[in-house]
Amino acid sequence: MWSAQPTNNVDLLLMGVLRRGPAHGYAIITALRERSDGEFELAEGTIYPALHRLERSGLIESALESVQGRRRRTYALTARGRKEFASRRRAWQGYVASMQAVIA
Amino acid sequence: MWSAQPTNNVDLLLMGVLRRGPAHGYAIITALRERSDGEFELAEGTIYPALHRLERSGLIESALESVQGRRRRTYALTARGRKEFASRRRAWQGYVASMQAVIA
DNA sequence: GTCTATGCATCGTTCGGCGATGTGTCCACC
DNA sequence: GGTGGACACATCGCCGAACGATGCATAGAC
Repeated sequence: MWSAQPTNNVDLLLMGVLRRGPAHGYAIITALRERSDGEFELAEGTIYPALHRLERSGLIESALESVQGRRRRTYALTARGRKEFASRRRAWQGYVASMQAVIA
Repeated sequence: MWSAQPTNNVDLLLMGVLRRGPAHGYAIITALRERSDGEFELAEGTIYPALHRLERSGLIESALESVQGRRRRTYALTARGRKEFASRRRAWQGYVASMQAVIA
């Protein structure tokens, strides 16, 4: 049952990228842009806080590494995150279906 | 191009109902519930402000009437609203497609 | 006389998105 | 040696949406 919006599309997108393998923030932004054919252009002020949020809730975990002198924090889905992603994706599909039923 | 969310799903839903004919607030809530097979349960605190918003921006217009001693404000899509609905629905479909591309 | 459905409105909290801004590295080019 | 742009992360602060709570009013049922 929905009240207006499914819980957090941004989280779903981030998990959608990480499900294909670990990635760091900046790379996620790029991946999002590319996979969506240029449609998604998420601001840094959007995704970094979102990543922190997801990590706090245990759906992803991170490791700090250093590549060519540059710091980066690489994120990966946890087991719980993987399950949660599957569940939220199902929810999203349901949401889309309900949406279609109203606006189609 | 998206930044996280399409502009206002709630508006799209409301217009989606009104496109089938004028309706008043309470009836819209009911229609939403029924058309979505019980999935949408929008709070009054969500839809009344949203209707006011839509009216302020000229996408819908309202008339006060009295039915069996009860006041009700009936809303209808304006011509601009109809165009806007079509346009936002297209945008929504695009958004869904991009979403799928990332999470599918 | 109370409860439920119908009907509308608004206030206040909460939370997410995101623009702006700051910090730092590496590399190319002039 | 300076500048500019890609890479990389973090945080602050504003704005606006969602919505629970609340208040008000009528009609009809029990």
